[in-house]
Parts: sequence; structure tokens; C-alpha cells
Amino acid sequence: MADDVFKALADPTRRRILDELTDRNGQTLFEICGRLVAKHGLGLSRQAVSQHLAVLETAGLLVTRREGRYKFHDLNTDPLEHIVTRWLGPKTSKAPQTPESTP
Amino acid sequence: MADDVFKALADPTRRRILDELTDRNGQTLFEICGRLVAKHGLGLSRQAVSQHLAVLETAGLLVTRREGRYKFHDLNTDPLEHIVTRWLGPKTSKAPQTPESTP
DNA sequence: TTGATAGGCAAGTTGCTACTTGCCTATTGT
DNA sequence: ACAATAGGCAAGTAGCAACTTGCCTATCAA
Repeated sequence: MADDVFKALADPTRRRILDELTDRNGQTLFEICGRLVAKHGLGLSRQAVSQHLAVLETAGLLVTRREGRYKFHDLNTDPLEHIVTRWLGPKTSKAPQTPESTP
Repeated sequence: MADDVFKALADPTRRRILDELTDRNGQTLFEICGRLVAKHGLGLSRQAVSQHLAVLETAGLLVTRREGRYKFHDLNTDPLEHIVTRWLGPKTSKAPQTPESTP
């Protein structure tokens, strides 16, 4: 569950892929490949990127849809929302929190 | 930088250690060892935990202070604050876009 | 001082993970 | 039909990371 999310985020290349999809959502494998090479100079094979996408998908950070011979990858940031609040105490409130007891 | 933080969070044992320090801050190595064994049944050597603590410290998630023969480990959640906002756009739009102009 | 406690350093092993290579299927354009 | 495009599957390799083992230093209590 959250385990897969942390594992997916552990790799810098996968974080770059998330960056690219944040910049432009719904890209294909080849588009992502091209962008990684062009913008970051990463020399990666197509399969390497494909495997990274698989990891991101099992983590729930990615949703894919197929149209013809194209497979589009859509970002899903839901798993990122509360992944870190586990260690952030109820103070340090800089996000809208429960309007319960505010001392 | 943020690279070290993600790498530190990738390991489930290290996340357990953060849990333990969230529950009780300022523990020593032996205390953390004892808690991991007692509460999670993890059979870890002292050095294993020590190395995990070193990783957490280089990631900035941990600050240590020495008193006599004791070394206390204090949690620092600052690196966790904005680690994930990078992909959380201000717009929460999850509507997939159209792909690039297909050549 | 002696022994017990708290921790550190370094080399070695094992298992996972990122990446490659090679071949295969499916869809589309001409 | 045929070739090009988009992607998938599976086995193999190299490097790293988690963990162990063994020995060492420092502090405190008796």
C-alpha cells in the first residue's frame, strides 16, 4: 500500500517521470522517453522507462488508458496526499486541518 | 538533498524507526532496538539499526545529541514538509489531457 | 580497577533492483 | 499486404543496499 508508494518514489528516474507527467499529463511511453532524454539527458532504454511506469502504476501513482495502439499515462496524486502526515504531529499546521480543538 | 530523504523513507524498517521516534522522541539506539523487537517483532542486530539511524541522519530526518555514554535521537520532520508538494499542483485537476500532436 | 553498558568501525555476504538484450504481438498508414 | 509504429514479455547482468560478524573505544557503577 503505502509501502509501494515509498518504493516507487525512491528512484530518481521515477520522480523525473512524475515531474514530466505533472508538466503534461496523459503522455505515452515514447513521449516520456523522449522527454527524459531531451530535458534531463537520461540515456534510458524504452524498456527501462516501461518498467518504471509499471512500478508507478502498482503504487497507484499512475493510471493508464489504452486507445488503439497508444497507451496514455495519467498521474494520480491521491496516494501522495497523506503519505507523510504520519510523522507530522498535529501542530505545525500550515494546511487546512480539522477545525476541532485549536488551542 | 531531497534525494536522501526519499532514499531514507524507502526502507520499511526506517519508517518504523520514525514511527517509534514519533511516539517517543529522544530515544537511544538500544531503546529503539528494544522497541522494534517488542512492538514489531523485528529481529534486527544493533548494527543494523545503527546503520538505519545513520541513513536517517544524513537525510536530515534525525538529529543526535550526545550525553555521556548515551546518544539520543531526535526527530526532525522539516524535510518531510514540502517533499511531495512538487507533484501536487495548486489545481487538483485530474482530468486527463490530450496527447501531443502525434507525428 | 574491573566489569557492564552504550556505541562505533570495517569487511564480508546476500538479495534485490535498475537496466539491457532479444524477440514477440497489436495497431495504423500507404 | 507490408512496413512502420507502439508496446509487452522474459531472461540475464551489474551494482547497490541491508544485514551480519568481529573487534574496538568510551563511559559509568561496584
